[in-house]
Amino acid sequence: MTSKPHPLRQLIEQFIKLTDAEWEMFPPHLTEKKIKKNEFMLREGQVGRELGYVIEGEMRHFYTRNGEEKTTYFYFENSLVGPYVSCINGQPSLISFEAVSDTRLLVFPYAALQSLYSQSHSWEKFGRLLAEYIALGLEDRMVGLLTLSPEERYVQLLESNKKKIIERIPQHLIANYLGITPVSLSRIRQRLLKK
Amino acid sequence: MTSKPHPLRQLIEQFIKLTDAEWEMFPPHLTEKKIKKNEFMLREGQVGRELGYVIEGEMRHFYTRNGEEKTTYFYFENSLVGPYVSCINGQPSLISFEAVSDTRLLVFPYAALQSLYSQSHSWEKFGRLLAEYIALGLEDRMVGLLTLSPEERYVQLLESNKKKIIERIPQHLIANYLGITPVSLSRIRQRLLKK
DNA sequence: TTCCATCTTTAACCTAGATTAATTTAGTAT
DNA sequence: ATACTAAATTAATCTAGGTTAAAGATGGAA
Repeated sequence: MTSKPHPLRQLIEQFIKLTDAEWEMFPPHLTEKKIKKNEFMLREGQVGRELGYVIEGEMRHFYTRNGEEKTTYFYFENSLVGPYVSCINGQPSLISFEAVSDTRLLVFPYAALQSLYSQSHSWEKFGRLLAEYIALGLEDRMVGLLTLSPEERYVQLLESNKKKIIERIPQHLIANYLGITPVSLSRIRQRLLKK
Repeated sequence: MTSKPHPLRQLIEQFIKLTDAEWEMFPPHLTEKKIKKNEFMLREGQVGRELGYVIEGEMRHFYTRNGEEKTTYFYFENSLVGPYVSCINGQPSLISFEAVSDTRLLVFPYAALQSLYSQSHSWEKFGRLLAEYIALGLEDRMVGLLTLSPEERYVQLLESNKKKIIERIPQHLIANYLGITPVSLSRIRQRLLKK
């Protein structure tokens, strides 16, 4: 009777199968960390050194532009979160990572991941597939911004498999995510009700 | 006296150094292909099988949304072009790839690249770095769409290192790229002149 | 319960960009 | 040159979303 695999391992194995030996390279680098509501994993301007796996909670990341926050992503349990871009390019992050509610993470240094990449072709392949996955997601998001009106983006969000966002994120942050103001989103909802 | 390295090898080696043996795995898969102005490398709905390297010319890619084209990228000499997303996920491409003017390419099957990935850790690493590079570019573009007004996006384009787009791409396609109509771009230019 | 802060809605007004259509300019082919 | 097509500008009108401000709703904390 084998014990249940680590949930993070399960997540990684959605990309690539690992031998036990390969997996075992990873856990020594993991540390549990709690972030309270409205606290930050990383603030804009800091260089990203570590990434995290969400055990439970909600997080978001946002840009600041002349004082205004622009949320571009939400994270829920069982997903990877963190200043991926800053880790890759070594530049100060343009993005802040904040807990929307109390959140528990497993964090690991990006350097540890890089070391796995170089030690093992399998891990390197995981790195490629992860980057490709992220690119597909970004592409999708970009196309939405370019080809849909705010109202259409909201409708698409309602109809998508991203129900968690609708259910668990406050409306003004959803508005932010859609690239509009809370006032505007409220009006859009009003308009849609009348149909 | 060594001969000058292949320009495509130079491009790849901006990501990762290859031994001669590793590089030599690649050229057998390369074929030169000419695409005339307004002809397609791939049309929406087809599954992507091959990628290309632009020797000379200009290309663009665009989405179609209720009959309207939305250009999201331009390609010039010495860059990689093609239905990367479709190659990765095996789904019919949502994107069409068209030559803006007569273009010469070196094309190669995506399967050949995948085979290199699995044969060599170095090539796999190249795959990761390429995907990461693409993700960084998409992130950048997405942030621009989310945080800047059309006018600000145009100004940013003027001031960016993407001069080639301004110099070599017709204005109505630039408008498309900025997510606005040609009429609107013309007005924006007018407005900017008066400052 | 009451109080306070946050979130959401509503209303009035403003503006950048969309739309439609007409005009001018530039490019290309014959 | 001429004629034809595509590209760019200009003008008039319309509208979705922004802005500002005020009023309701919601939810905790004491």
